[in-house]
Amino acid sequence: MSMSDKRLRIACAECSSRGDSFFACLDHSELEKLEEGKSCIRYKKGQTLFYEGTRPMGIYCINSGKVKIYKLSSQGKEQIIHISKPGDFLGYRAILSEEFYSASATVLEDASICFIPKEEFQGLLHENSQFFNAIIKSICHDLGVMREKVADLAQKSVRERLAGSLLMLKETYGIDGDKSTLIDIALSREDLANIVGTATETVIRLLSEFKKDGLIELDGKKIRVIKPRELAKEADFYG
Amino acid sequence: MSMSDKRLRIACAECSSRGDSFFACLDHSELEKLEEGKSCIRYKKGQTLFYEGTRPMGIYCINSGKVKIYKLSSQGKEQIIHISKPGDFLGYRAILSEEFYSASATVLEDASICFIPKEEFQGLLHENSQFFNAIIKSICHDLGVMREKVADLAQKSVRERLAGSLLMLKETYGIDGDKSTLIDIALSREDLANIVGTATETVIRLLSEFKKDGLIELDGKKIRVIKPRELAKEADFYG
DNA sequence: CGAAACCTTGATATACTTCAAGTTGAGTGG
DNA sequence: CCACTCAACTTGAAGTATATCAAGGTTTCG
Repeated sequence: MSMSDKRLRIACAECSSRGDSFFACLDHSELEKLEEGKSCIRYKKGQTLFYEGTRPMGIYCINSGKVKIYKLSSQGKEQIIHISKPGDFLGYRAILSEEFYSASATVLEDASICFIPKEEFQGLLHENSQFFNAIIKSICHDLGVMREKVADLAQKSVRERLAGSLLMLKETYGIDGDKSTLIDIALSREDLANIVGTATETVIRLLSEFKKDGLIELDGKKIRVIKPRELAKEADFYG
Repeated sequence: MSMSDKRLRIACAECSSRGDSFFACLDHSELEKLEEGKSCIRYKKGQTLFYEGTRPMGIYCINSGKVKIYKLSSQGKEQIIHISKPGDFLGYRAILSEEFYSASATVLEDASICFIPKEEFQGLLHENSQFFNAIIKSICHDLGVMREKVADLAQKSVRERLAGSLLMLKETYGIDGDKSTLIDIALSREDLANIVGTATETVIRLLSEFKKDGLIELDGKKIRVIKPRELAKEADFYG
């Protein structure tokens, strides 16, 4: 597939994900101006948007698909920090702190993603304080979320963390069905282990325990949550 | 000791910690205006500035002393997120994200700390963009630091994390001496365990191993780093 | 000086990792 | 469409880092 095949024309003004994004507060002229420097590309599963330690050149805005943000250890083991979905922005942290990327980003599910050059992004920050404030607020919120994650990793068992991660995934990617909620995201057991911070085998064993106890159902790779309340108990401390 | 005994008059303009702080970029009139709403109090070791889950009323600026920022698990176990020193600001994350405090803050070493009401802080943010940018940059940097911490907790052994924490403490609180660097901060073994994310006994055992291997010296509670390079090897992966 | 908090060491328990081997599933080309 | 292949998944067995429990020693401080 040639480069031109992957190129897309996605106008922010018509983007179905814009309402959920930082761009929700942009006016018509701001949206039009964005189109100039913007480029949109279709990515296949497994493709990497950027690597930890490299210089950020702009921000990425997810139109469709899902992207994992992760750090690699010196052993090559992956720790997934976050999973981004349509409407999410990537890469602004590094631009605002004037640092290199602190994590890598790889596509989990085929995606359409727009790239906005650094200069345009910074211009918008200056011109639209509502946009700026939304970004700031989100970063400060994320910092709180990361503190929570640090405490969980230090204090909770793998079992508790897996239960917690399943509930988190259910909140974000859940599709309610009859008597159960499907976690609709293409995660391998290894990915799930890299979210929880454990070994793949451990995830598999614990999932089958949760299944045995009737908390979840396993539908191939996909997971259905049957008893979220019970799962929440598992996620807490020896509750 | 009555309240009035603890009250202090510390002018930001004369504060020895200002040069290292976000207030370094404030001009004379901005500093004068700050004095109005400001209040400065002397805190003893063990006193708590604010609790996780409560509403932030303003920001704290450390003139002298040290403060631990931590989260408590449902079991009451503490995870120390950060240790703040003179010149550091506390509490602005929660104000910017319009959330409750995500962690608690307790004094580790007797401290003089100024409180600046939320409104004055927000006023400054609007008036002085250099100040605002410094805050934003710091928060974005911290987010990167927390990601690193998450990856370390998920991927490194306790031994590696302890070595890493000792080096981090050495960087921030180290006083170079002849052939060794003293980590000059009043940390109990339990505090150190709560930084590393492990049990107190494990810290003690690992410290005595590091001592046996000549990497550190134990001077009562105080720790001296003798071989930082070797310690850095321990901090990395099975290196 | 005495009590309390902190530190240290030892013994035991276990959650989790790692290694190994077998099974299933998805994608590809003949 | 089937067979081949590689990756992903699963289960088992064994090893280990670390937590937990217990008890004695030491420092700190009112």
